[in-house]
Amino acid sequence: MLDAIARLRRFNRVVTREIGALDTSYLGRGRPLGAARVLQLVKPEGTDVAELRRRLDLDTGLLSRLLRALETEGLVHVAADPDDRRRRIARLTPAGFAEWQVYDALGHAKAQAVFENAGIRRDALIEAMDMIATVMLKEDVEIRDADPLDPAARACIEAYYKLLVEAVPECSPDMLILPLPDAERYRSPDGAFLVAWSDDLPIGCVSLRRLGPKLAEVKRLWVHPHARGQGLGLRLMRAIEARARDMGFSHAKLDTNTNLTAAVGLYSSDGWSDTEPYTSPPANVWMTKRL
Amino acid sequence: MLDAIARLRRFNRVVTREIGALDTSYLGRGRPLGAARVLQLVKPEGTDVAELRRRLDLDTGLLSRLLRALETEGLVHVAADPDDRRRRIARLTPAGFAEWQVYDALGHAKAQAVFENAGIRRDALIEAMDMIATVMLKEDVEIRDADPLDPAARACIEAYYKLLVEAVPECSPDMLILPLPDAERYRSPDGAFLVAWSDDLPIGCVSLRRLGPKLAEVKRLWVHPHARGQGLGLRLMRAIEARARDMGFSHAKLDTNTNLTAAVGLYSSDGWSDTEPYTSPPANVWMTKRL
DNA sequence: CGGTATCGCTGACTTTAGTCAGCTAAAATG
DNA sequence: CATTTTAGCTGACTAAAGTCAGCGATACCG
Repeated sequence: MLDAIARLRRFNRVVTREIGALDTSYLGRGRPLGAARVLQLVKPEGTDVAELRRRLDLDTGLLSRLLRALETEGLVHVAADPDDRRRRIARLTPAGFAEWQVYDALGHAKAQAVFENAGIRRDALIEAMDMIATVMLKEDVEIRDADPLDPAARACIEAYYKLLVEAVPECSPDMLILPLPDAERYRSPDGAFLVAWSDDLPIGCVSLRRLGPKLAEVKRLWVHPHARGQGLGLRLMRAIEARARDMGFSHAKLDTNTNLTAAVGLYSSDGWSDTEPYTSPPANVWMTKRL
Repeated sequence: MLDAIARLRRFNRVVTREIGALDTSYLGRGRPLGAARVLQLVKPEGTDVAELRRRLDLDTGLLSRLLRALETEGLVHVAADPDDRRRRIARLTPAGFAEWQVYDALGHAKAQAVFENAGIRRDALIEAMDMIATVMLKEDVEIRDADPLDPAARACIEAYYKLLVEAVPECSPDMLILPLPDAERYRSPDGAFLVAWSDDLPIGCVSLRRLGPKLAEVKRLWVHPHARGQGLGLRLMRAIEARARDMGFSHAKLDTNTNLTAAVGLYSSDGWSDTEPYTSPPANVWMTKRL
């Protein structure tokens, strides 16, 4: 009916209004929106001012003033970063933390109301929101190290195996049980585990482990469905290869399966070439690359 | 990984920022955002001031001033509604229409940029946006009369037949051809066609036609997948039954199919009872109700 | 017809947001 | 060590948004 552009605009209109309502609901605490937003973004363990500025996209003067206002309210305390005394870190006071919790509860209630509106389509709604946020944050994806037993890493691995079981008929659903006895192999100094973050949501991973003195193996490349087709797989591969190089490896191997066409395509277009089998089914493609 | 609430907040954060950027892009036309938003919402054929206020959620004083500013710029002309001279209607002047088109083009370009970010997932993105907007607008769904040949009505009917073909094995895809020779039967005084609107998007329909002097038939109840499970089907049925009553019908009939479980459930829980067959397959359930 | 409600306008005002130049202190650079 | 860069603060300002009481015109209702 409506064309794509009209539908996007409808979305914008509605969400602006809805979020406006959410924003103004933060009023009623006797504090302007700007200050409330800052307060909410200060983490209990402290957040540096530059990050607040970046995330809220505020002028230095404006943020400074907002912080001063919160400080005179006794809600935050701003002090120099001991590592670099030009930088300053904002921390919540106990009173600030209490107020932060109030905002948190308000936001929680608002969110709950949205979900109630969604009724039985709640999960679909959340998926849709994830997708939109992921697309809009496309430029801001960050790849960071993670411990292989970290919850985010576990979530990625779980999603990876789920995908594998779905896409590769030879994989049995038993693989979905995840005690991960080999986590140690993906930790420094013999391995690495990288997670791609879109804001606070993990949307991809890749890992590395030692096969020999100079030989590494890349494993578990996974990209969240919402983030596919946007080059994230390549970015992850580049990152893990660079890491392997830095760790002193000269070559890397990987195994995969022909059913994972996107992955196979990615590898072969990025300098990986076929090599002799070194693992057993369900793997049926083996590749190697000089780093 | 993240819980539902955290994911909704991520969505809010991202969309606020993104939409903020979209808003400020409307600057650079030498006009504050408020005025620009008003200008964009004035339809070429005229929009009454109350509706502008409602849609932008503005104070009467504020909107009045914005309109006056636009008026002194020569972009709009506000005049009394001839039907109720307390109300006022804002209309675009030719210059205003030109400016409106500029904003339209700006928004168009912005939207295009968002779609480009989505890459191959463009359609999924639009669907997701529709869904979110529909859920958020749940309370504001309006049911209005439509002509059965109106594009919105056609789109609903088309979606309805598509659903039918998917859900009912006995339906052949031939049904998707839609010359609708019987449009006349769904027009006053012998019938009616109602469409449910979520903002500008049609998300449901139901229609009525005459079977006898006192007997009507309800046909083509359809609810957009994004709006299901939220009572819209019931609202549509209530509306069409009320309409039938107003038109002087005393009873109504309908036919449906057991595969459409939600529909059958809705009817039987809302006072419809089984009756003898009066149409042929693929219908296999027939119901009636005293109005 | 008179009383009352509704609609939108105006004036006077406050609050919030945003901008910018100039400043200080600390770190980085060479 | 002098110079440059970076981080953030402050003061002075403007623009925009929002609030509220009161007004005039019109419609509605008995």
